[in-house]
Amino acid sequence: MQAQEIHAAIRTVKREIARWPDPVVGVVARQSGRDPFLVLISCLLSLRTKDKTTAEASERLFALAVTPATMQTLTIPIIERAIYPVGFYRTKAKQIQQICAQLLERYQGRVPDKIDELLTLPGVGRKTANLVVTVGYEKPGICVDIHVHRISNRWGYVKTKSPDETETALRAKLPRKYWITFNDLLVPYGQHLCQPVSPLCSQCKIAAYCDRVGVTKSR
DNA sequence: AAAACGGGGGC
DNA sequence: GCCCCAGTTTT
Repeated sequence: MQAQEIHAAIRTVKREIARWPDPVVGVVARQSGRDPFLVLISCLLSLRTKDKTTAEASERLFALAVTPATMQTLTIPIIERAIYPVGFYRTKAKQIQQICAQLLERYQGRVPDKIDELLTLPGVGRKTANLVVTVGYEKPGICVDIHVHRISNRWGYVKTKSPDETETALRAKLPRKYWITFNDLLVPYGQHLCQPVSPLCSQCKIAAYCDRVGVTKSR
């Protein structure tokens, strides 16, 4: 994909994803008025976990508590039962308690809006931190998850080996006006059409610009 | 049986 | 850089 073709590609993806349901974090953000705390927790739950599983777990957990102060009072077994069976549910239950405690202790129960501060919280890496900044606070950031990494490379827009490298490359190349929403666009596209294995290239309206890097079989 | 799931942390 | 975390669904 040529640099100038990114505009048409993004426009097309934006139109196409309207056919599919929002990813969980987007739903949580919309329903809560972009509550950064709920964005943070639902993002944590989503790591290595299918969207549908994350949605059910978030619903159960948020029925019990929606603020750091109240969520901190939940016991580990209660949290584990609520979020099961998301990936690494035991680790995440502990991290949720620790996150709540640290938010109350260090930030008066508020979620930081700076990447560096978010990265000090347990279980929060670059993907989660950038998602909180972009979705929760609508501030400039590039959230690179496995979908953004895979599709950016498949298009040939960047040539990188890891999500962290992809973030660096996109910060240098992707026009700033797309930073905040790039992840929101590519995640549903990756979930429903541009999947890891046998993507639906015959239905893809940007196949003309796509280099199909790493695509061996498609449908 | 293996890959995939919107990674992160400890070493 | 390598390995671990963890259970469910899809191929």
